[in-house]
Amino acid sequence: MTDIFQALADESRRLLLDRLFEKGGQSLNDLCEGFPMSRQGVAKHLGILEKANLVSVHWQGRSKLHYLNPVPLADIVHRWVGKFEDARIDALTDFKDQIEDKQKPEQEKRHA
Amino acid sequence: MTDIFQALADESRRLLLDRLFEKGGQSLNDLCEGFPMSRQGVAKHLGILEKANLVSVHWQGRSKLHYLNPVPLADIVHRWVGKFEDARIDALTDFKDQIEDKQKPEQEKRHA
DNA sequence: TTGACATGCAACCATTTAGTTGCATAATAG
DNA sequence: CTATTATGCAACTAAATGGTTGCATGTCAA
Repeated sequence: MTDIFQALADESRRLLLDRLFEKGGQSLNDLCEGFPMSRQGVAKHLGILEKANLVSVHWQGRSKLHYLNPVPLADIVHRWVGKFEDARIDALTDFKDQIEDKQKPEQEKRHA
Repeated sequence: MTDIFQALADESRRLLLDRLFEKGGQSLNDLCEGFPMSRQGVAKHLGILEKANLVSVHWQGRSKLHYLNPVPLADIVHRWVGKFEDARIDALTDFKDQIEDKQKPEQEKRHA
């Protein structure tokens, strides 16, 4: 379980999150497509994101499918604005439950 | 203007934000107190936080007073959960205006 | 003006980290 | 079983980063 802040510190990893945000369930090779980096480079980044719990995976045969997990992101803000405007931030963390339901499925419903 | 993600990647900087979250308007020397690092080390971190717009400053005589600016934090979440549950996140960004008013004053009102 | 206090700048060093290449392992297709 | 496809592990290199020390600049008090 690596640090979420450190996981987000790299632009390549943020771009990978962008890709998974656009479309969940992509394999390593999918994510390598058009990415200016070797396959192992991407795999390394995905591993870091995984350990930080920002990406969850789902094996399907010999393919490892990746999904964005936005939940821990809310906690970041919570650290420094929590006491500040708690009532409103609580609205933010509300959708934790909804998100957790969408973890493994095909996820395209996100921008249907 | 350095990267906000990179600014948050270091634990020392996060602790400095914690301190400024607890009490705004602290000088460099104030923040050095009890911090396991040289004064210049702290100054370097504060400089990075400043350039990332997470800390704003206010000169008073020969003292530079530091204040936490939590606004950019909301944008982090917005990047990956924005389209997702926009209505609710909007509630989060609502208090931008309120925060911007509190930039220079003594700020203890925060947890009055 | 002198001295003390508060911050700023720059060079330097040790460690971490992003990326590479090469090889190993596991599962599907024929 | 053999090929191919998809991922995993390890060693290595170049660059970025966190922290240090030393000195410079600017402000307040006497």
